[in-house]
Amino acid sequence: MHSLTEENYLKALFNLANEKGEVSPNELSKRLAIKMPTVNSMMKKLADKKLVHYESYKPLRLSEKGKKEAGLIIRKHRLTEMFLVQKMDFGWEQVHEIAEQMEHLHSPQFFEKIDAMLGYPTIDPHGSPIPDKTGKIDWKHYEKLSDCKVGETVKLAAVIHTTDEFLKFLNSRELQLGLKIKIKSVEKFDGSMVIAYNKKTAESLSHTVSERLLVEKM
Amino acid sequence: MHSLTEENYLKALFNLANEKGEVSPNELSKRLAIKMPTVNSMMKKLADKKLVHYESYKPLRLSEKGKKEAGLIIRKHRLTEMFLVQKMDFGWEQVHEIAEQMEHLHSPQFFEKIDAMLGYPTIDPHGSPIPDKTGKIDWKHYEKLSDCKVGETVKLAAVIHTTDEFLKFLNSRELQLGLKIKIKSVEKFDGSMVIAYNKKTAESLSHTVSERLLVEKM
DNA sequence: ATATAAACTTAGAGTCATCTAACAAAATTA
DNA sequence: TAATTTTGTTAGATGACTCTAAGTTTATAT
Repeated sequence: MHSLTEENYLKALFNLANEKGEVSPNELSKRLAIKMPTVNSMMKKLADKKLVHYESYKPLRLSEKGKKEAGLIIRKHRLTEMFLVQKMDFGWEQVHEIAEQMEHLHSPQFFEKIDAMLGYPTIDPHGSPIPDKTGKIDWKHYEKLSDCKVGETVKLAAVIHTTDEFLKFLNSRELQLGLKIKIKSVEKFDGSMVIAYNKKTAESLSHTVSERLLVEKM
Repeated sequence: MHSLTEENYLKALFNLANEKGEVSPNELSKRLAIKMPTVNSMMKKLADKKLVHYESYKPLRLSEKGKKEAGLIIRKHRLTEMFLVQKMDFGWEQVHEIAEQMEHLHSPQFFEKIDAMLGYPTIDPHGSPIPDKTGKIDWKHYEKLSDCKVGETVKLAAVIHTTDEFLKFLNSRELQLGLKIKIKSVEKFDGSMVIAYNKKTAESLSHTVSERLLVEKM
């Protein structure tokens, strides 16, 4: 069994790899707010445990075993988030903190029960895929809204880099998953977009926002 | 904020004090399965934090602050147990392990939500009182079934020293909280009892069992 | 291509929670 | 009450995880 600390390293490695491809010790250090030498020695420890492939001055890579462990932790995190939103009536901006703690619970029965109560969901409240029981993720390749063209109609499928502020901003604009969005225009200068949805006919979104919204073409 | 380790010491002190009155380092050591010198130094640390009154060769006592902290942890434990039984359909023998982990979650909102969903319960699934938001317990003084006399009719109110085996045994005899029990006879020799409840007219209980069942007179 | 900056590693130290070994006090028993 | 056992304390070591300081390698910029 892995310590809470090790679990956090694995999860951070997994998430960084999915966001950026390769993971450097430096990025991992920043993500975890832990100094580089500490990260370094932990990488050697995880390498001893065959969870990480480590070579000096090379990017870090999770082993298959490491990916599975990390995937299972993220599975617990995302199942928990879904449970909190669907069964306990929390807002999608409230659940991350709690799930961050609950993902470390060791109780297969608990998470199986949650999974069943939710009807075996495949995405969490932010649209992120929930890894299966083997830790594998089904990577639907959504597009960024910022990559879509004027005139297209798309469905909001997921939200990435979800901070509390960002989610509250989305709430304030009534931007929810499943929403049908039409792209009215794109400003060349700064990449901002004007879109229509619900009863709104001309809402403006900055590029910073539109590249964090993942959509499905309709 | 206290470490997980400190929380476990506080909880153990609180429970032992309620079970036996005074708490010796030796008992605490056994309860936590941690060697005496370790317990000893932790007591000094908790004393520095004003959570425990510590004097060499004297029994250990929680300070008011320590009692409150401990009560709040036990509150989280018991609320969680109730939630697992009532809202997630776990058996009363399954919930201890999970609650043991969830009691360390730091999320007031989470436990307030649970509390509300349960309708602000005052007892957990085993009949133990749930401390209030200030950590205080309302000590109803139930009687042990083993202290009752032949002919009395009582209501099963709580179960103490609840191990997995014991709870499964109670399940197998259909002994549930709220049950009306009539005492038919008591065997002087070993203190065993014959009782009637539900459709059973002559079930025998050993003293070991009857002193772990708390009842209310009717 | 060399100098500088950034990233990475190594070495050594500190804290927390644990242990064992040895000693001291209190309780028990003869 | 004296001897023995049990309980409690002190001292010192260990492992996990963190840090800072200093040195090394790779990347960047002149």
